[in-house]
Amino acid sequence: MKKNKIETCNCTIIHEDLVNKARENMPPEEQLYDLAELFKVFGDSTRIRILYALSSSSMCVCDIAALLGMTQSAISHQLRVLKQAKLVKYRKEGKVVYYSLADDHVNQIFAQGLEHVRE
Amino acid sequence: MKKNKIETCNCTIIHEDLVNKARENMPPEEQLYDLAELFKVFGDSTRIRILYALSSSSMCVCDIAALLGMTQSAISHQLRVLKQAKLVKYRKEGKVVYYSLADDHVNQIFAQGLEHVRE
DNA sequence: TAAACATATGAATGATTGTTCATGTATTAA
DNA sequence: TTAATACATGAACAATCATTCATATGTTTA
Repeated sequence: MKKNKIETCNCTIIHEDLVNKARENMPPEEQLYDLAELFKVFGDSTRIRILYALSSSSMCVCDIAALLGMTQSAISHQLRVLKQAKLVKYRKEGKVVYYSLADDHVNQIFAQGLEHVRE
Repeated sequence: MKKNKIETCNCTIIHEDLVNKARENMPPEEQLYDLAELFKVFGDSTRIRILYALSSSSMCVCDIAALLGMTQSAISHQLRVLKQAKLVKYRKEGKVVYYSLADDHVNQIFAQGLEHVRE
C-alpha cells in the first residue's frame, strides 16, 4: 500500500489507523474553539485573582481594585472580559455595581488546576 | 470613621471588611501565577486539539500534524510548550518520538470546561 | 558513507492582549 | 443645577505569542 502524503505535513503518515480513530474521538471544532476561548480568559493572573476574590463574596469594582492594588480602569476592563465569558454576573445598586461569580464550574476548574500546579 | 484611600485605586473603599476577608482567602500569589500560566497553555485551540488527540492514544509528531492539518514545525513548537507545562510526556523509538498525556487532570479540567461551554 | 526521514529550533512576522490615560455616562448629594 | 462619585470605554502602546521559513540534529537505510 502506497503511503499517503498530507499537504500540510511534510512527513509520511506513520499510523493512519490511530489518526483516524483520534479524528473520530475529537469533539466538534466549534466546541474546541470555545473551550480554548474559555481557558484564554483564565490565562491571566489578574482575572484569576478577581475570580478568587469573588468566590469569597460579591464585591464592587472599587473593592476589587483596592484588594488587587490596581486601577479601577484595569479592573473594569477585565470584568468586561469575564462578563462576556459568562463567568461573572452583576447587580447594580445606585451607582455601585456588585459583581459575583456566575457559575460554580469556576471553583471546580480552579481546584483541578491547582492540583496540577501543586505537584 | 474616616474613609481610606488606596494609592492605586482612585475611588473610596466601600467594604473594607469584605476586602480583608477576601484577602485572607486568596491562595498564595505564586500559585495564582502558576495557575494562570497553566490555563494560558490551555488557551489555544491548537494545543487543545493536540491534547484531545493524545487522549485517544499516544501519537508521533507526524501523526498529529496530519490529523490537525498543520505543519510539523508548528506542532513541534506547541509540543514544546505542552512539555514545559508537564502536560505531555514522550518516549523515543528510533527517530520517531511518541507523545502522550502526562496527567489525568487534563481530561477532568477539559470536561469541566466543556460543561461551561455547552450551556 | 551518503541519502532519506522524523523531529527540533532560531529568527522573523503578524496578530492578539493587558494596562494606562483620558474621557464619557449615570447616579447621588449638596 | 452643580459637584462628586462609581463605573465604563476608546485609543494607544508595549509585550506576548502562534505560525512560517530555513536550517540543524539525530537516526535509519541504501
